[in-house]
Amino acid sequence: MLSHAEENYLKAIYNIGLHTGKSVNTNLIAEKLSTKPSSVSDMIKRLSDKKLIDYKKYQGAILTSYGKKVAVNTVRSHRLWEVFLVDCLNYRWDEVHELAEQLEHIKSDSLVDKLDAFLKFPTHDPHGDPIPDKKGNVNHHKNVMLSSININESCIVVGVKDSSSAFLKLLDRNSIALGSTIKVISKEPFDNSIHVKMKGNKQSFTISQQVSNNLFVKKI
Amino acid sequence: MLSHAEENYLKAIYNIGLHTGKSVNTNLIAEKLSTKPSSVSDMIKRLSDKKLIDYKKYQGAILTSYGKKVAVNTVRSHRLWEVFLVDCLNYRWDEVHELAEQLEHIKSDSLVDKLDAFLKFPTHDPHGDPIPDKKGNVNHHKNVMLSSININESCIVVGVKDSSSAFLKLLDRNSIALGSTIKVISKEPFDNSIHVKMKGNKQSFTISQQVSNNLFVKKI
DNA sequence: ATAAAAAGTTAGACAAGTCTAAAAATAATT
DNA sequence: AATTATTTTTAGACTTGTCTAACTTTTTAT
Ligand SMILES: [Mn+2]
Ligand SMILES: [Mn+2]
Ligand SMILES: [Mn+2]
Ligand SMILES: [Mn+2]
Repeated sequence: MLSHAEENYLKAIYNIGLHTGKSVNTNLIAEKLSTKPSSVSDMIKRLSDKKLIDYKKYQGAILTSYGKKVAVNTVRSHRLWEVFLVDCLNYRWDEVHELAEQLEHIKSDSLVDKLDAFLKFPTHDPHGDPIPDKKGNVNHHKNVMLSSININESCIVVGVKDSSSAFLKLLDRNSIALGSTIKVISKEPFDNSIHVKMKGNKQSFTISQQVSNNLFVKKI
Repeated sequence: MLSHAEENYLKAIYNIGLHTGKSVNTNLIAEKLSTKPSSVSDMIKRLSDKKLIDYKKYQGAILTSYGKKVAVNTVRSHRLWEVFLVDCLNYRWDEVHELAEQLEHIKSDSLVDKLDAFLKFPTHDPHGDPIPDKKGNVNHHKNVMLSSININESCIVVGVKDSSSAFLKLLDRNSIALGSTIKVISKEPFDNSIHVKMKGNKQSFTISQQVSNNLFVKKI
């Protein structure tokens, strides 16, 4: 039975290594978990002893298939709880992350699957992130960001890269939600900001590069 | 912010001291928490330092009003989660205790109240135990046990004293549930077992003293 | 009242997880 | 290739919570 801390480390390694595929830096893990590199070194040794990661000194960490399984299950649990919190308990999408961070660690053979069934097997969490199925299969994002959409093209918002409360509240203020249709009107070369218009809305407005780089979209 | 362990100790002290009102023994706490008396001594000192209990060496522990508040909140959380697990996730009443034991410790200002509202403000958990309200008020059991019911009298099952899986499964096998109406047919002086008949059931059967001492009932 | 039993506490050890400060290895520059 | 700079690891300390073994206090029985 793994501890909260161990699961958090595995999840961090999973999330960092997801798109690179390479071994994961000590410093990156420390940053992601708001801890110190020395703590990460300690933990990495323990995880390696438990065959959850492959690790050679100074060479970073890679999840074993066992470690990956644990990480994906934790992600599944996290995202299902987020759905529960938003859909059932009426939390907003910017409030659920910290709570799910705790709930994901509840230990049970059956809880997550029962929750999944209760929620009618949702495919995505409130931030548009895909929910792994019981077997651990995940349909990852296609990684098309709003910043890559050409002028005069339209797209639908399908996810957020950054799930921080600050970012989500900014989206709320601009009425940008999952499913929103956005048309790119123009681009500003100086700061890479873009001018956009929401479907069903006369007024257009400006979005910074930091924002457009954190919105997953699907071309129409 | 209190730890899981601290909350568990406070809950144990609360539950033990509930009906006696007196200060609570070290050994009793240790037994309740499946730990050693020396560990309890250690923890009791910490809880006393934090003004959660009043404690003098060798004299046992009593909750302060602050400690009681924490304990009642934890009990509230525990019982609401049990309702959720049974009503929403379709767990049986003998499966939920260990899970609620974990869920009760999730830290949030709003979670328990939101859960309460989602569940439509239930008054009792799946074992018939009263759920404290937001302010900490509890309607305790009247403490009438099946063993105290006279011959030829009938009563309704309103709660179980022992929530162990073994006991609850025994009740299931005998079709005894919350709300069941039981008539006492006869009593056996030798072992204090009683002969009972369920309403709507021709056949009568025998119940041991251990069982009748663990069923809260309401006289009809 | 004294001795024995029970209950409760302390001392010392351990594991998990974290930290700071110092040392070692690797990577980047000149 | 040698020197910095960066990254990573170790050493040692600390906290929480637990344990065993030994000791002290309180209670019970003689
Ligand atoms: Mn977490
Ligand atoms: Mn999410
Ligand atoms: Mn608990
Ligand atoms: Mn219960």
